[in-house]
Amino acid sequence: MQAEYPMPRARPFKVASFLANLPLFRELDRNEINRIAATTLQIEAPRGSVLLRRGDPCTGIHIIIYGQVKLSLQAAQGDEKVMEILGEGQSFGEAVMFLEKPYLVTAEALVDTKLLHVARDAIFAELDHDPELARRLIASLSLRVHQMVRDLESYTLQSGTQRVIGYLLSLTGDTGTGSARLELPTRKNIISSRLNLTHEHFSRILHSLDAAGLISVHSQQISIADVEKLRAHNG
Amino acid sequence: MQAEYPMPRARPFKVASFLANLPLFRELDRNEINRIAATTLQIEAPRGSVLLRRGDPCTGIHIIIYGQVKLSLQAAQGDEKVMEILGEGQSFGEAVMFLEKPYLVTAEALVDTKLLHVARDAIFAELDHDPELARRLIASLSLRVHQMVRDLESYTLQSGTQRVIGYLLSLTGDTGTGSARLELPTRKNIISSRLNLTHEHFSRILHSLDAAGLISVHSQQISIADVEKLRAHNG
DNA sequence: CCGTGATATTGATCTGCATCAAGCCCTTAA
DNA sequence: TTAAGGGCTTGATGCAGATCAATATCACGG
Repeated sequence: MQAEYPMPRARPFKVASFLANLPLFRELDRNEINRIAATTLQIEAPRGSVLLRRGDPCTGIHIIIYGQVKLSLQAAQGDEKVMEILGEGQSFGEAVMFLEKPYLVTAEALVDTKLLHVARDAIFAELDHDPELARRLIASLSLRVHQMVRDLESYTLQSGTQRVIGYLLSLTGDTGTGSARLELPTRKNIISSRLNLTHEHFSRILHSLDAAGLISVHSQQISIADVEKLRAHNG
Repeated sequence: MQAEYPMPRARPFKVASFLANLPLFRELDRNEINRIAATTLQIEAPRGSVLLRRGDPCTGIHIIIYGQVKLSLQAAQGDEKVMEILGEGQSFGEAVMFLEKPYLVTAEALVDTKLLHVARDAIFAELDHDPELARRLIASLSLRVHQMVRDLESYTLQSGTQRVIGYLLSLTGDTGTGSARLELPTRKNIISSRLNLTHEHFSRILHSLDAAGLISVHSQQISIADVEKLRAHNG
């Protein structure tokens, strides 16, 4: 079924300036931004609410103003596979919007979240006469393809431990040597599903890396003693 | 204007008309097609030759005129994971071309193959003043994202047997009931890797489906007794 | 016609990860 | 303060699919 949107509290000025700072819309001129902003809805999604489900038609793209959203695939008996954990400034729904196909994923707010919904029609209208917007869309879709290839690679030819290490390193920004400190973006069972592991297995991996002296775990806080050594670790 | 081509057997008229019939370029006018065709290279790739490797820079997109190309990810000790098996009229490289990043995949001709290489610059140039081309590119990237989500879904929440069944059904075009007959597009060990299975396991699955009376296998030829029953089969 | 090397099948065994089952440790709310 | 429930850890056991190994089968050049 469709998510029910609360009444949008119209604040066009804020919407327009938020949109104007997104990578997707950054190069648009004032008029274009205003036209797009005019059709934009603000959505309040309390923690745990479902924004959309597999099978729903796509009416536009969603952009997170603040909060956190989980995109997941639903399996037979209630269990799920988390595809992506999205945060502030990130968007979803671009690909399905252009295909006129229903969503494959379910989107759920992991914490109280506020989003914008930019209507399909508004984007299609601007697309006709703005090659820059087209390029931005192409770039964003290309990036998504690229990231999915990398994900696929890690699922198919890395072990669970390697995926966890890769994920921890990606949270540090993947740069640098020496030590690092990071915080898991959400509950461990969400992250384990994102990494295609059971939460039990994820827990064991974290503890074995801890036992090996490579990291130390305190609830959501993880510190990496030696980034290089962790990156080199196999098994 | 369409005089110099590196390949001795260049036949520009054919290139232009081939391009004009691809989904990506179908709506372009004569001049656009000719400008693009002018920068296009024809490539002969004998069976087994590698077109590009992970790490190579991307200079444009490749389109298969005839033949078959395998896109794969390379693992540590020589083993690989086949991502895609492409045939006539299909293309690859769009996403990386827009990202200015090196390829993640390796492309190898599975049989003697002929391709076109359309230069980056030619596409970028047309993009600026042709919103229709932009839309086509967006649609093609969106489709790729969509397909990758479906693949990811099958890898993460289906069993090997279910993946094989899904693959066989997809080869029939997924339509209809009753019986069907199909031919595997290439060697079984390539297909098994595409389905994320060892060739041993793939062989066993095929034979267990055969033993269950759902299909019969003769080398590359497979016939499905009852499409409905196969689709319903689990385990 | 045979030999050599890819491709396939089949069997035996192994293992990474899942599943099932407690118990623990935090919250949040009464 | 306690109770209750969600998240996390830890242990015991199970299984889908990988790995290793031994033939078969086929394609092709000489």
